[in-house]
Formats: sequence, structure tokens, C-alpha cells
Amino acid sequence: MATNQLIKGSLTTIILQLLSQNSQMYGYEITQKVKELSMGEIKVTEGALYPALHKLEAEGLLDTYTEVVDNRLRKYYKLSQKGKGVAKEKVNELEKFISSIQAMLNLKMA
Amino acid sequence: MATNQLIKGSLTTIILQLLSQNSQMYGYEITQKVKELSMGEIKVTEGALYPALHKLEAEGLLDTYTEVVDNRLRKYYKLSQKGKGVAKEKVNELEKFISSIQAMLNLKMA
DNA sequence: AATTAATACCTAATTTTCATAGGTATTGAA
DNA sequence: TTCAATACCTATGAAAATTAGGTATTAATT
Repeated sequence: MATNQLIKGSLTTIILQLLSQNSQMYGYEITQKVKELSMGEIKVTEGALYPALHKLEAEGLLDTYTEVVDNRLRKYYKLSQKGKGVAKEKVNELEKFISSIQAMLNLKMA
Repeated sequence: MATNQLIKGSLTTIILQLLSQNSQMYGYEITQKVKELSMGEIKVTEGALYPALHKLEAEGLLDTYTEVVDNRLRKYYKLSQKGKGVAKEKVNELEKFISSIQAMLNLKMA
């Protein structure tokens, strides 16, 4: 499970896209979802995730609320109206970037 | 031409793959080639490129020689034997990472 | 003639973004 | 009782990029 340096620059996009598809998620859930969906290929460390979430919240892209489940605190994040727009932009950028890099490098994908 | 933050982490792979396909290139040529092949979508800044090249050289992945063309200095880079192996590894990693992230985020590519 | 753009190299300082390595606290399993 | 899983967090440092310069030549533009 390579905590990959390739993730640099795309973590924010990953977060926003997951929240586009799930309406609300909490931090720990995101780490598990990424591990599961990528079949262990991509790991989001908490040291990267939480600061990224807080930054997105500070920028007004995410709204939050907290809940206590099993006596444990959960802080849920969801896209704000602004966040929904930015999520689409970011995902488009990522798609374009991946297309470009595939074409540029003649990558043959599985 | 968004000097994309998504390039973070993949610049080394881009360099190695271009040198896999071209046998020798000089720095400025790489910046132009990336711009051309990506149709302006990806821009490699010189402030990122030259330190990256020097690091790869220091690690023994690239060999160099210089030439004077039109009274201008060119420093050519080519893959060392070791560099050829690492290039393949890095490209494989990038392909796997891209596949994972596409699957994970349900990206629809053009 | 003077300035700008293109070619060609480079580095220093700063910023961004991440991994590492902690810390706190609860619950359930070994 | 201790470990793994759940759940939050931050501080420090490293890596890798951007920004913003510098030098020098040649060709095109003003």
C-alpha cells in the first residue's frame, strides 16, 4: 500500500469528489473509503487528510456538523453550494490532466 | 495553460519517460516537448525542471554531456542503465495510480 | 538603435503539501 | 491486559513545486 507521492496535488480533488458522491462523510470514513475503493492502492494519511479538510472548511467549500456515535465524536463534512461548483471544476481539471499525461507519455492503461 | 498543481509528484516520471522515448534531450527541449505533446495543457517550469534533472543525475539515473550549438550551451541528458530500469518502474507506478484514481472517482475520460 | 522574444542555462527564497510521529479517548477482541 | 479498530487532532520536517530572479546569445520587432 504505497502512500504514493503521486497523490500530491490531487488529495483535495479526491475529497471533493467523494463528497460529491456521498453527501456527507467524516474524516476516518474517508480514509477507509479511499483504501477500499482503490483496493489498497492509495492510502490517505490522517496527517494529510485533516489539515486538508480544515482548509477546505476555512475556504467555505465544506460545511460541517458533529455527531456522537457510540460515545465517539464524528465530524461530518458536506459540500457547500460553493463547494459543489469547485468540485466539478477540480474533477474536470483532473480528467483533463490525466488525459494529457496519458497522451503525452503513451501510457497504456489496463 | 495552467501550470497544474497536479503535476506534483509526477515530474520525475515525465522526465524519465520522455528520455525513454528520445534517447537524449536537453532541458529547454523538455519544457517545449511537454508543452507541445500536451497541447499546452501541462507546463514544466524551469525552476522545477532543472533541480529535478540535477537530482536524477546525482542519483545516477541520468548521464550528461554538453554541446555548443549556435554559440549556446546545451546540456544533454540521457538515461543511464540504472535509469532505464527506474523509468520502467516509475511509469508502471504512474499507470497503476491513474487506474486506481479513475476507478475510485468514477472519472469518465474523453 | 533599442527593446523584446526566443533560446539556453541556472539558483535562492518561499510556499504548498505531504509523511511521520506523535497525542487523546472509547470500544471490543485476543 | 494489551492490542486493534474507531475517531479526532497537531507539530515537525521533508519534498517538490512556484515565484522571481540572474546570465548570455540570437533574431525579430519597434
